[in-house]
Amino acid sequence: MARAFAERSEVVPLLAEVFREHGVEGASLSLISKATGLGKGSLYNFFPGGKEEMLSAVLDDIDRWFETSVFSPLERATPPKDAMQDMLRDVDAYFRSGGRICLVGVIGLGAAREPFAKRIAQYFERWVGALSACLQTAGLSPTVALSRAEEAVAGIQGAIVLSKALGSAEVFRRRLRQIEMHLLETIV
Amino acid sequence: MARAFAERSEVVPLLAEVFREHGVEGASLSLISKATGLGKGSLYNFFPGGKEEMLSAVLDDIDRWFETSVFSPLERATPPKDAMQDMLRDVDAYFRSGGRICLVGVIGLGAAREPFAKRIAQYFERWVGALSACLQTAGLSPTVALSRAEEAVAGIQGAIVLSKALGSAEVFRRRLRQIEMHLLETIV
DNA sequence: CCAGGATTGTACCGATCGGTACAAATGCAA
DNA sequence: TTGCATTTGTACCGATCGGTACAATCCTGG
Repeated sequence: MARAFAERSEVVPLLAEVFREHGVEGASLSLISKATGLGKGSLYNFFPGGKEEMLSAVLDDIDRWFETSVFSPLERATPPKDAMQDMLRDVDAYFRSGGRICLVGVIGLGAAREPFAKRIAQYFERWVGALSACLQTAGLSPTVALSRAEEAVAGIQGAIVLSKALGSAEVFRRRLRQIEMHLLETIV
Repeated sequence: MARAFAERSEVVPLLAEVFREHGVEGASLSLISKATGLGKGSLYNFFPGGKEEMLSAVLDDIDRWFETSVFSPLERATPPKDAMQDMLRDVDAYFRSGGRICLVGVIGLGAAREPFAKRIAQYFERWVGALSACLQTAGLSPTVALSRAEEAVAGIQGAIVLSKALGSAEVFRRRLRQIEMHLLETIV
């Protein structure tokens, strides 16, 4: 069996960046080809399903990262305060203080949502659920915990929109600090 | 002079809906033509600058609506509590409880941002500024007022993202109620 | 070293993109 | 009614879209 010059898995992050920078519709195959250094032949060899399969692979990759780096630690909640602070630190790094957009969020806003609607919903449900579980571990009631978790996740998404629109990383960090305060103010 | 069958101004809201539903890149001229009932000839007669001028006209329309219905009443602030509650009611109606996206926000997230970056920034600066002024009228310090205003506007944008992704208008309304509480809790 | 399958670049496909040209249709002033 | 500028539908433009075909190339098992 022949060996691939580039593993499929090491192409996916490059794809993700193209989708982020040019949008799902705007990421043409020629752009993708240029960004990855792979010809159409290779791309369709790795992803026979074309652009949709590429995007699907990117979403898989994102899911995996959030699962291990964000959701799972939140549920472990050891201790809740540290888990939530770690989450916000990782989120700040991941979204480059607002310089990087949330691909899942923008796909959810767009018209190309339908094939991925279920997974997009699950991503946010998972995030809200994990954070809510962490808050419950910290002693909050299920109702209050859910509300706080929703508030925080929506706040992060809004911080991305606002900081991107204003071109200000400072806005993003300021919002994240606020969210941290709100999350921590009633626990421990 | 000949009269137009449709005034340019009455086409703009239809354009806005096409851009919202299909995205800026996805709104092809054929879709626009179908949605407005106007042929290419008429469209380029109304908007000689093509798609970019259409989008610019849509942004003008949005600006005008927010200026008169949201920003200006907030600055009037009579009284602050009512002004903010009115804003949230109008915002809920305008965004159809999350069923409608914020075109300015999504353009700001996308790659087609550049020609409109300045106006997008101004839109959010104006919103945050007006709300901040209202909060100051209510007695908050400039620093706190600005922080609260940013929090609320980001919260609204995040509520759109989250509710759209989850397909839940209830999430949007719940978030809006929370934002209302936060805005009002320390005044009067 | 060689056979044979995996991988690759490239040419090409029909469709559609945004935009232009222009002649027919239209509506108003005189 | 007639003259004329405006408005409109339609045909067409080159470019690019996502995707396919396929021959050349590469790599590895034997």
